[in-house]
Amino acid sequence: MNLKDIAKAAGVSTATVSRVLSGKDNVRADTRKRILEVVDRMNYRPNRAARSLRSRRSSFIGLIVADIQSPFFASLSRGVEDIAQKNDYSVILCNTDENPKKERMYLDMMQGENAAGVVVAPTLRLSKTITRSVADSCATVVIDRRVQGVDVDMVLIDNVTAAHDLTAHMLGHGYTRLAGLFGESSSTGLERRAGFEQALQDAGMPSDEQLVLHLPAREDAAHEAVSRFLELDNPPEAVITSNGMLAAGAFRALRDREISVPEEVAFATFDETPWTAMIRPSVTVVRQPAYALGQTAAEMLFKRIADPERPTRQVVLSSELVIRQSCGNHKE
Amino acid sequence: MNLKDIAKAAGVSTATVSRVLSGKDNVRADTRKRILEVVDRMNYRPNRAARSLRSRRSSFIGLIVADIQSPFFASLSRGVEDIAQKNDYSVILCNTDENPKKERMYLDMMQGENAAGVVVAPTLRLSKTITRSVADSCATVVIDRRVQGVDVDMVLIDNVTAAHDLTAHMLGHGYTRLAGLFGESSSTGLERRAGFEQALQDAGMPSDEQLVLHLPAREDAAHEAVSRFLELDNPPEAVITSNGMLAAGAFRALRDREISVPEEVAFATFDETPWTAMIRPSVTVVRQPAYALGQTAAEMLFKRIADPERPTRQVVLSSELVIRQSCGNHKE
DNA sequence: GATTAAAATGTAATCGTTTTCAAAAAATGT
DNA sequence: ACATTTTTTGAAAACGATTACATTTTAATC
Repeated sequence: MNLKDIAKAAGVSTATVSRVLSGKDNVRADTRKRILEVVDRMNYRPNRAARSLRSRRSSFIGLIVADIQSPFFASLSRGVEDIAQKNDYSVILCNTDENPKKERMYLDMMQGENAAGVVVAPTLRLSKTITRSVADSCATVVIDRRVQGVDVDMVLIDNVTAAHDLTAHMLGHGYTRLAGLFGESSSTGLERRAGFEQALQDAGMPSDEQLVLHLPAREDAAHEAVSRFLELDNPPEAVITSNGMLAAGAFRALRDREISVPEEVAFATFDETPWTAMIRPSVTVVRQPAYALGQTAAEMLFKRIADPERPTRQVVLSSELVIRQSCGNHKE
Repeated sequence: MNLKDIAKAAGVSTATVSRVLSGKDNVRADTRKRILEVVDRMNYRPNRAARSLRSRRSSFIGLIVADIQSPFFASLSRGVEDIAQKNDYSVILCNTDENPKKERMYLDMMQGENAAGVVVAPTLRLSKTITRSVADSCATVVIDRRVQGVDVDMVLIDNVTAAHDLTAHMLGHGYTRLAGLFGESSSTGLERRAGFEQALQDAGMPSDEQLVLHLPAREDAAHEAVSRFLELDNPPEAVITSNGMLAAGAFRALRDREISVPEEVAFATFDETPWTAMIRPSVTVVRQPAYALGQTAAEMLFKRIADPERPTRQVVLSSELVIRQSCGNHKE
């Protein structure tokens, strides 16, 4: 069943039916009603492929993230999906596993398959060239992670400040020897590190190169790193991690050695995950507005789709420092 | 740039280029090579909309789950996505929030937009009629949850047995008064309840109606229910929950009242989540093969797409009882 | 009521592929 | 070398919507 059938049944031309169905132009109220009745009665659904072929715009957007299994990206993706659904778009989910090749492949695919737009949390290695090329051929919003030197819509949190505040809070508790574990494949890792260093510097505290590491976002990497820290002659008094994966590994390492937190080693991390509030001691975190990040990105994307010429903008959402037990403040 | 351009550049007809690009028919090796060179040189990518319009098959599949934020569905979806990617398909992610209306809307959409297939974890309310109609018009695999009386591919775990074994394990520790919290909107909740009851019956144990509830899969629902249990004159000696959401609420309720687990009340649940192994006491769980479930479903889907006539089958994957501290066994 | 402007509708071309059918070329058999 | 089969290619018709343009209908104005 197609447009023609509907047109025939309603006694009008395909053009009119099309106009009604895509909510365009002016159609007389009674013909519109008549057509809608027929459409409803025959339970007709337009063929998206045909529609997208002729109109040169599709009704899906791509969402490219490292791994949907990370709670952060899961919430973010819900934000994107909910807004997309409101706008009658579908979202295609792509997991890159931080692998630039996969990322590039997916980006190519979105371009090739005429996605209406892409929301992407890029790896560090994503070059401006490819970003430019993608952004030129389909609406693009960069989310969570920054991409340098390209004029493109972005929605981010202020990682430097958040890391600075978290670190300063730690220092406020009197810890002086801080270890920091940061992601290696994202701009967020870099920025959080910068905030960390900045806070130490502000406090006139030296940073020990040995205790500051950039790691792949995997539990085992953090577990191993913290285990090694604990074997040092002068182990750190506090550990900060830059994302939920590293946090899990780090926390396990502390527990495996039966280190009491925060008494022997204090702990805090970026990312609220299901266990940070559940565990004892509860873990101080920088809670990121993951869902809102996704919503905002999707909203911006649809604005850009509607008007490709609008000036690009960068939106920075604020994150929240949630102080719990693991950094020494027992108020909860 | 389109097929015609490529054809012209290669000095052949569009038909031949099409044949090469869709890997069909016989094309002489040297013309194929020549065409591929041109395609590569001009960096051409076929238009999927046109392709899908003409050939009446698309290159995406739908994945319909309750909520991607649940770790179970997140893993499952990774399984689906990884297999889809291997087969050059994209996956469209749909969250129903257990809302039958949304579910139906998405199912309709997949049908209407000519998805090549759908993997769906249906709500209880999903009728056979709609399932039948969807399965007739696009390849369908039902996952995790059963849908009654319809001849369709399914991949499941044996919920009855798993719940039976978990419950029996509890009983083996000497607890006699067991509470059970089950999901209300899925067949899994029903089946797990059945296994629970069965185990009690096998042990000649009465089941207290008051302690067996079907709840929406939300933390607060379980929190409230367990809080009420604890106010009873004869509170349960053990609590079992049917999914990760309920588990979180139940566990919090126990902790809020400073109930010691497992001494005062033992605890166990379906679903391995990030905190079950992290927390102390660690939580005994039925670990479901979520990723494998997704993989298997996707593989079955592609087989069905390839051959719509093949007999339907039901695959049951086994789950694993992971015994930890929360049910009284301190071996870990 | 005639004239004109505006709104509603229709006709037919078009989007970029795949696919059918027929023709040409190559391979095979005698 | 010719007839026959098989393989490779091309021309042109789909697929099902949108849309530019032409036409008809309605409304507005005098």
